[in-house]
Amino acid sequence: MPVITLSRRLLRIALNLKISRWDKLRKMDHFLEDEVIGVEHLLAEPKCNNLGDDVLGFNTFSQETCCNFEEFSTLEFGSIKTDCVARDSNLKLSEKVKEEFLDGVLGRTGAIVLGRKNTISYTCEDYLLDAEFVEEASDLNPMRGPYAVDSRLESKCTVSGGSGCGDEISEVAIAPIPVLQTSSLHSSLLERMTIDELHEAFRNTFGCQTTVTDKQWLKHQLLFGLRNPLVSSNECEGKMISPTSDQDSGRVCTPFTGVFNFKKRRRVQHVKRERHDNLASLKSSSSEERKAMFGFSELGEAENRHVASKRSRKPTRRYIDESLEQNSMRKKRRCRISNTCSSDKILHNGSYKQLCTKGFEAKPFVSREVALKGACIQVPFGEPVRRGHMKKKVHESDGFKDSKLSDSKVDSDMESFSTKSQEDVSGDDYDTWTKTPQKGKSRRKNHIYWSVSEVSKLVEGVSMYGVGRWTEIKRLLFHSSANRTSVDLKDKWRNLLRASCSQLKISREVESKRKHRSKPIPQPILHRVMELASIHPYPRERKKTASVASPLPGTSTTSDKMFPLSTAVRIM
DNA sequence: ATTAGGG
DNA sequence: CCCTAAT
Repeated sequence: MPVITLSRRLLRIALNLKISRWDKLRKMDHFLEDEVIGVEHLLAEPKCNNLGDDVLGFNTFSQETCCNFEEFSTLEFGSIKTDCVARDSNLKLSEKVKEEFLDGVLGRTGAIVLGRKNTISYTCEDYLLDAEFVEEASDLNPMRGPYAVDSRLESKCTVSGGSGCGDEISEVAIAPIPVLQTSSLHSSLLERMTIDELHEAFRNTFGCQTTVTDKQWLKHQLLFGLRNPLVSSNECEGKMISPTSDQDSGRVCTPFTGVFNFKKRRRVQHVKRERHDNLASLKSSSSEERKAMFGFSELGEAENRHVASKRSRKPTRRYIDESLEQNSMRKKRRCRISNTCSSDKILHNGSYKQLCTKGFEAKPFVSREVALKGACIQVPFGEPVRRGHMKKKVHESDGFKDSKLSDSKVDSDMESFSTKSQEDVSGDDYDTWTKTPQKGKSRRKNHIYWSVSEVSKLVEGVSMYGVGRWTEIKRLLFHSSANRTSVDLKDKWRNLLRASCSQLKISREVESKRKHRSKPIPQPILHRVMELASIHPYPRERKKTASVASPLPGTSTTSDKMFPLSTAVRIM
């Protein structure tokens, strides 16, 4: 469905300019800029089409693109109110609805008779969704009836924006605007304004005075300067005259004071960082809903950029959905190309940093973009990780920087190992990265080699907490390691067990050869692993180790030196 | 959410 | 390491 985007600011201006009978118009305004369609274009076709009582085809529109309520607007036309619940500052209307809307609203000359309230919902960036706002919105929800709004005119229409500069709320209460010739265009309206009026409008709009006396310039600024949200967003909040007073009825002002006399109010940002519940609800939402919510893939490039910029702040539900989609796509692809699937997971882990510092290009982004069919949605890397461990990884990612630090500390603690292994690990890791061809070869995740210190830590943890308490070990000994989840610990322990078995055997046979350079796990550790394996029976692995477990505790003299068995046993 | 286990 | 099932 063809989608147009329409700045609500622009819409507001347009409405106010062309419609004289809208007594009150309360809208939120995020001052978004990218999606502005020119005023001229909006005002170009002043038709008086069938408006009917089904105002502007909102219902149809709502059914087409409705999703959650994000913003709430109350339009009052004469004594008839129309409530608009909007989800974003961007109107995304189908062409048909746009025609109806614009033509109807803008071209209307007579009184619009609204038989009922109408709810407008339009697709938007979902990340703006805030539970609190939803609550408020529902509180203000016009479902209560078309005339319920009046009592609420004093209440603030608020919206919580997820973006920093976008969370300003502009309340526009259109004071009784003198009836204007509906046919008169905005330019003529502006033309008729005096310099003082223009100045006031300018001040009210931009929050600052101007000494320019050029009417053309002022006109231009008022009309088109609004397209720049920053200008208006920066206006001081206290300067504005609150238009929401009840004296509105008796107030007479110029059209533009009415139009531009809006107060802005900043609202605390309540958006929560993690929206797993949203994700859950999203998952449970119907496909049509999702399609409606996220079906605006046909956005213009400008909007995409805008979206991207906003996304840098916080992962959106849309993004999450996309990631889910991509996940499924990846799974599908896995059937065909089994090796290219997990390339996009890599960047989420600690080694990505290493990768970057090593001078790699950010290939994961590329792959992601490609996977998104050129959507080029750049996300603050770090999310979304694959399911499950996502939150933890995010949480730990901040501590990643310290990992080296604390690891080195641990190393110093465990002085017995003279393994300054972290650097080696980096090098090894880098080697593994370089080895893997970026093309289709799938490296699993990071595949960060386990350093000896890490292994020792793991062994220590196992000795302290026993086999199977991976979470404990992770929390207490690997807390600083962004990678190394508890699952990793478990896997590593399993591998250690295996390695200890085989390698001990081999080393027993060929003690002097030491051809296993690639496996730098020192013998003491392996011995210790065997000890612990015998002490803490690993559920299934024990069967294997049990047979090999015979040669262990007594035979390890070196292990006693490195790992006093007493400590291990003591725990047990 | 953790763990065990197969791959 | 990844994935899944089981708990």
